[in-house]
Amino acid sequence: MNEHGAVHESLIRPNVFEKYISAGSLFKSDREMLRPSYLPKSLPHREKEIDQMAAIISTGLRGDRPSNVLVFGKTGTGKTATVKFIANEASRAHSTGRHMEFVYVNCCEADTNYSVVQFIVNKFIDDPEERAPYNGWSMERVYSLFREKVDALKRLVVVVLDELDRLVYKAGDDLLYNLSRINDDLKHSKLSIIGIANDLKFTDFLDARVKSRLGEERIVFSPYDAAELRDILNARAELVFHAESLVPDVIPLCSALAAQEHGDARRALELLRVAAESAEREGRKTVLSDDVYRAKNKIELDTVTETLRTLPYQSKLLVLSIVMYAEKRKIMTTGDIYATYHSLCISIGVQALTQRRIGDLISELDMLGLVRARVRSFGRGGRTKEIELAVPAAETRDLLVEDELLSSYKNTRAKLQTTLI
DNA sequence: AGTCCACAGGAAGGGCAGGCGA
DNA sequence: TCGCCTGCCCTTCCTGTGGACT
Repeated sequence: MNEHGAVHESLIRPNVFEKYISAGSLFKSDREMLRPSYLPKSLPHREKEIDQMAAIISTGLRGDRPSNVLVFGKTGTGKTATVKFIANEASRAHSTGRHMEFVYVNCCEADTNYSVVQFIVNKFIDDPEERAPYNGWSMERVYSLFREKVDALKRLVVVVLDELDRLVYKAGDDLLYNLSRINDDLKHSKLSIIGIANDLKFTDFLDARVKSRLGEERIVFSPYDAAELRDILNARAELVFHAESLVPDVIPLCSALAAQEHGDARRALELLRVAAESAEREGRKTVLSDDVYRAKNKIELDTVTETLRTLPYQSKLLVLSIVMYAEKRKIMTTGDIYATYHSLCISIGVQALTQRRIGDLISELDMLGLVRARVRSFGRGGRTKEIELAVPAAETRDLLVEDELLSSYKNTRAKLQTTLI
């Protein structure tokens, strides 16, 4: 289209973004401040933990190696934010002339021993040609480069391993063993580890030597209560919203809903952000309590959608079987589900897995929160798992039927309805 | 106390894919 | 490129289990 054409069209048809731009915004500054990635200037109700960690890390500013630290706490209790806050503070504390290098690794993104070491070592290498590749090198070669580069820094290096429990469950404790004894090979640098974990019990999976070296200091973050969450939200809302943008109920409601889960500040901030974005889309300049309830439903549905989307094919079929059975009876057993699953597989021409394997998949669905399963004995009726769908049946079925892998199910559904028990 | 049911779940091993190193 | 190694997914086989029933 030529320039005149564009001008002409703009006169007769309003731009699709017009109503959103002209409505103004209930945000007074960047909404990114409501995301978990934003690090605030202060962390309310974490003064004690900050102080504990500062006391440990301050050893490094005096030129000694600080003890390794294990940080425990559930999601959204401020563990990562506190460690990053300490790292920032340490980089500002130049008075002693000592410098520390903090390297942060999320073990969900780098989830093998090799990828963690490769990620850390590449942080210290500017030349892309010199960097360790994603694969192809032996562990020994990448460790050797790691030792060389860390030693060349001639300073204290603090490696922060976030979601460490996941790495240990997936790849064992080899990485921790090697990192914890690396100081024996360093002449000019020192290395300390801060491990962040959700699960207190993951240290049971560690070798005794690793356990004692790594857990020299432990800090446990307790969940926030509703009043503490309210303070956190108030502090953040002051930065982000105009004074009149939130009705008085909104922050207490977000805090109460997040406190009901497990005192998750991340969830509280997400509720507030999604509620505000929903109000904004409707062209309102005030966020109401209803927006928070809608945000809660949306977040829950998004979580289920994402979990279902990433399931393997056979697990999707299994969830579909559970949904189908749940339409008839709310509580079911492994045997009930297996019969339904088996019929479904025959109908759509898929090789069915064995009942043994399906038992394991049901346990996995339980861990993902899609079903609730508990072992029960019915005397002569036998011992089995009693299973209940933990997500809305209709929405889950719709999400699964939209899946292209399960599209053939659409054609056979009517037939199945008549063949199932 | 012994029997029975319907599984749970551990152990061992097969098949396959992908990474590693010569 | 090719053989070896490792991890993952799955099956087969097996023993164990809790509680109603006899």
